[in-house]
Amino acid sequence: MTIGEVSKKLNIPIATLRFYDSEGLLLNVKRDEAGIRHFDEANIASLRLIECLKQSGMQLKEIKEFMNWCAMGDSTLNLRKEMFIKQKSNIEAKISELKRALSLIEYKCWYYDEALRDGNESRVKNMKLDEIPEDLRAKYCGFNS
Amino acid sequence: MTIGEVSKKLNIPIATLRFYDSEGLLLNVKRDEAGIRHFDEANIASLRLIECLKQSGMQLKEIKEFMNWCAMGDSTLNLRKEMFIKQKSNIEAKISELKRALSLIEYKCWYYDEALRDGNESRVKNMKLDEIPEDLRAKYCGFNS
DNA sequence: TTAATACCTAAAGTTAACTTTAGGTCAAGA
DNA sequence: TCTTGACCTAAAGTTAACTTTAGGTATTAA
Repeated sequence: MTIGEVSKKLNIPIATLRFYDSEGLLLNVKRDEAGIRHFDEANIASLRLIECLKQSGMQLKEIKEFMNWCAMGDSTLNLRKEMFIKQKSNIEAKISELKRALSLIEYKCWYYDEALRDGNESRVKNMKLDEIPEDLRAKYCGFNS
Repeated sequence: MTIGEVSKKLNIPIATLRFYDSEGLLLNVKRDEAGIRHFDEANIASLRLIECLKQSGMQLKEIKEFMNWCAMGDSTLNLRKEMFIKQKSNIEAKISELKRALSLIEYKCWYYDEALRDGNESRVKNMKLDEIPEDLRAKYCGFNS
């Protein structure tokens, strides 16, 4: 596949694909006599993995390091395993942070529902903690509005 | 509270607090005759909210816009509500992306467990889809290693 | 009295991950 | 033949969210 085809298939800008290649994230991208890149299935699989790891919050330099470890063979199996174990707990931590944030935002949604029902903020703004519905109380962060 | 006290209490660098103030994220931070900032409880609550919104992926300029809406009173209630509704679905989307990534990473952890047990990658690398344990199969992305 | 501390500003520097620009090759269609 | 479109490189530019630096004031401890 040419770079344009890969770009369309994976929905990644051409310039980004070239950038990843130049940064060493893609190993073994073949070139023809004219210097034009030809991506194979392994390259596509790498790109899918890169997208996923980036998604999960890994930096490109770590992903590159991982790709190099892959190229080095069995001697780096442990390093790779440790990387994924660490990344697993990174993601788990992120998910729980997001859940905490979500909970605050759900409180805010309720707050503005009430305010709009009243036509103004004053009642809900001055509400005491024990007037807030029980399931939202924990989500309150001290900031009114 | 002085800037140093707030920095310690919330674990935010002093320079970052000044930066937020200068960017207009903190409304009504009082100054004494010497020009020194004095943060009150409302400022602290703003900072907690800012941390949480940032966490959830909002940009500082959006947070600033929200703070300005708050200062404008009841006429902006709807804008604020819409912002939170949108942000709620942003977070939900992020959480499911992360769960998808987590699932791939769990497959990788299993993959390297197997490889390390064998001492090399070859068996697990050449495994066919139906040889992968059922609960991990969906997590496979096509990239070996 | 001097030296350390905590505060201040304005402005320049940093980092990651792209994105854009400028200039060039090469093959195919009108 | 000419121009359009897909590819190439090297290098400069962009954006967000800080962080660092340089230079200055004001209070307090020795």
